[in-house]
This record gives sequence, structure tokens and C-alpha cells, in this order.
Amino acid sequence: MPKTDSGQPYHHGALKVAALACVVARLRRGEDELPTVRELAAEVGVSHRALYRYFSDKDALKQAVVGEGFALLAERIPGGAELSAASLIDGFLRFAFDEPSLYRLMFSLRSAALLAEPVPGPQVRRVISLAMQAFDDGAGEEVVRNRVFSAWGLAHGLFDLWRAGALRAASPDLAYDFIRARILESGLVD
Amino acid sequence: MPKTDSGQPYHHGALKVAALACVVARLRRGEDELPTVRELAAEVGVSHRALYRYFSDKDALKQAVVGEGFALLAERIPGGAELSAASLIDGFLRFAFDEPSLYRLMFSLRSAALLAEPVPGPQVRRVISLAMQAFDDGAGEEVVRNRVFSAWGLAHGLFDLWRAGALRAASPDLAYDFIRARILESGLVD
DNA sequence: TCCTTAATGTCACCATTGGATACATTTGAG
DNA sequence: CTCAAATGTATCCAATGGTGACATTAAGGA
Repeated sequence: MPKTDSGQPYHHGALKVAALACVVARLRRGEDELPTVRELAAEVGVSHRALYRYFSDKDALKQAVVGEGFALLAERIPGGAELSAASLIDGFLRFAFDEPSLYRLMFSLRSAALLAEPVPGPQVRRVISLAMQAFDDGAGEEVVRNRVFSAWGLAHGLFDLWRAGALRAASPDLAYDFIRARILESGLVD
Repeated sequence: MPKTDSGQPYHHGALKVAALACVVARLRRGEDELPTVRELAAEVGVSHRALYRYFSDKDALKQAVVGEGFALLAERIPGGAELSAASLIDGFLRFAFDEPSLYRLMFSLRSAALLAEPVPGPQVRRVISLAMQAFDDGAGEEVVRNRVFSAWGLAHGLFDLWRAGALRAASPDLAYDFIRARILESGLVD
């Protein structure tokens, strides 16, 4: 039931999910900033005001995108028997290098927003939970948690230093190798 | 020579340095975003357009502020005989926790901007140079450089995870202690 | 089936912001 | 003293996030 014979139906039907997918796709395509609300609306085929039915403001949209990002990250992490500290760190690092714009956005939230509700808290917790499993070697939870955050901190920090431009690596591949070497050298995995 | 008997002189006299100082002061005071060009201009007492004589655009202003940030960081690092891996990491981490807004801005530049010319490249290189001295224990330069970036990456990464909200520490002091413990545990310093 | 109501989307509008062009004031070198 | 370069101002514009009033549609109960 189109609104008239031309154009899209008046009701989009899945505007929220389409908008999020569109933003994520753009970030993965290489753009490293969120689109403007208007650009996004135009690309999805609605007026820009329509998006405010689903996202109270642009920051809420950003939070939702970050949630999607962590969900995608969780998908990259091998499950079951293949889950190990090494494979997790590997998947994490590869994700960062594969989707640098999305990755950057995921950690660009203000203050203590990463565990906020309803997004992106749950998705972030899911990743942390996978990491706790991957690093669990029978030691106490406290010890495991410490190792998780040490490894996460090292990987995240080195990647962010590279992204910001402090590493002066000749290519992304070399940066990846450098970071990987530092992590292995640290003795935190394997 | 005031422009008239009332108000400021037509020429500010040190607009560039005053503007930078103003931005840095605001960030240290707690605001975690750059002010608008107009706010900044008003606070310094000129029309907003005057600032564009010194900063080609807002991004140039941002770069300059980042340069100031790294210069302040370098001042925090103890010199001479007191310079060591431990004291450097300590000064670095304390700076991050003391000036979180400024610190965040320092690493918020796009792509590989941190070593760009003319700012903030030189100031960043100065910090790296201090770190290389602090970590130099006679091993080869390559080895020292690797340890510098491992330690920097770990400290930066853990701090950024806390800032973004992934650490869930009850207070900044506890977060500081946690991060410090992870760094010492890593065996990268001392 | 019709009618009411909540959900969803549009239109027209506003304030803020980064930026540009043209012009005014001041300084200082010759 | 003069005039060119440096510095600051006045005024404008387009893009952007956001808001209020209104239109369209979907869906369920009488």
C-alpha cells in the first residue's frame, strides 16, 4: 500500500533497524564519522525528523551504533572449543584493523557510558563475558579478570596509539604485526 | 592605546597564546569538549572571526591544543636523575587522571595526526624521546622502543577503557590503583 | 465494517555553529 | 610621515541538531 502510486510507503516498516544498518555500513565502508541526521534519513528514505521517533537525540543513535559494533565484535570471536585467549585477542585485533572507523566510534563515548543501559551495556558485557571464558584457566575470578583487562588494555592501547598516529608504522599490516608481537611478548596470552 | 577610552585595545597583543591558554584552562577546569569558536573568542575578548587569523580552521586550533597538552605532559615527567621507567609511567598516568578531558582530546585526533607538523608533532616526539631515555637500560634501541610502546600502550589502553566506562571502578582513585597494579604486574617497568 | 486511537512520518520552523568576504584599525619599517 | 602589512570587526551564509503542529497509517474493539 504505497502512499501514492510513486515512492515508498508512508510507513517504512523497519526504520530503526534500517537506520542502524545504514550507519554501520557507512562506517565499514570507510567514512569515519557518523553521518548527519539528514544524510542518514535521506539514505533510508524518510524525513530527518522521523528518526527522532526512535532515537531521542543523536547521542542515542551513537550509543545504538556502538551497541551494534560490540555485537559485531562478539560475532568475530570464535566460540566453543576454539575460544582461547589467543584466538580472542586475535579476533579482537583483526576486528579493530578491519573496521577502524567503527572501532574508534565504539570507544569514543563520553565518561562511563560503555556499560550504560540499554545500549551498549549488554553487548559490551557479552564481549567481556566471552573474554572471561577465554582467559579462564582455573585461577580465581579476580586473577582472570586482571589478565583480561591487562590484555584488553594492551591491545586497545596499542591500536589506539597507532590510530592516533603515535606509532609511525609504514602500513596497517606492519602495525598489526608490531602490536601482535608486543602482545605475545607480554606473556598475557598463551 | 585603547581603541577608545572604554574597553580593550583594538589589538589584543597575544591573541594566539591567550586563546590556547583559555582552551587549556577550560579543559582542565572540567569541560570535556572544545568550546565553540564564538565562546572562545568572547572569553578572550575579540570577535569570533579574529581567531581565524591564527588558526586556519577549528581543527588547527584542536591540533594546537593537543600540542599544548603534550607540552604540559612533558613538564610533568621528572628530569635528570629522577627519570626512570617507573617515574615516567607514574607521571604519565597521573597526568591522565588529573586532566582527563585534556588527555582525551590529545588522543582524539584523526588517523595519523599525532606526529604531524608543525603541531603536535614536536611535542609528541619530545615525550617519546623522554620515554626512550627513561626505558634505556643499555639494550638495543629496537628493544627499548618495543618496551616503551608496550608500557605506553598498556597505560593508555587501560586508562581509555576506564574513561570509556569498561572498567566499572568505584572511583577514579581505585581505577588508578587498578591500572597501576596491572602495569607493575606486567613487568614492563622496574 | 466502521471508527477511534496510538504509532509513525512530514512540513515548516528555529538557534547554534563553522566559515567566508569585505572593510576598518593599528603598527612599524623605510 | 607615509603606506603597506598585520590584526580585528561587521555582516552574511549554509549546514546541522532539534522542536512543535499536523498528516497518514495501522490495528483493535464496538
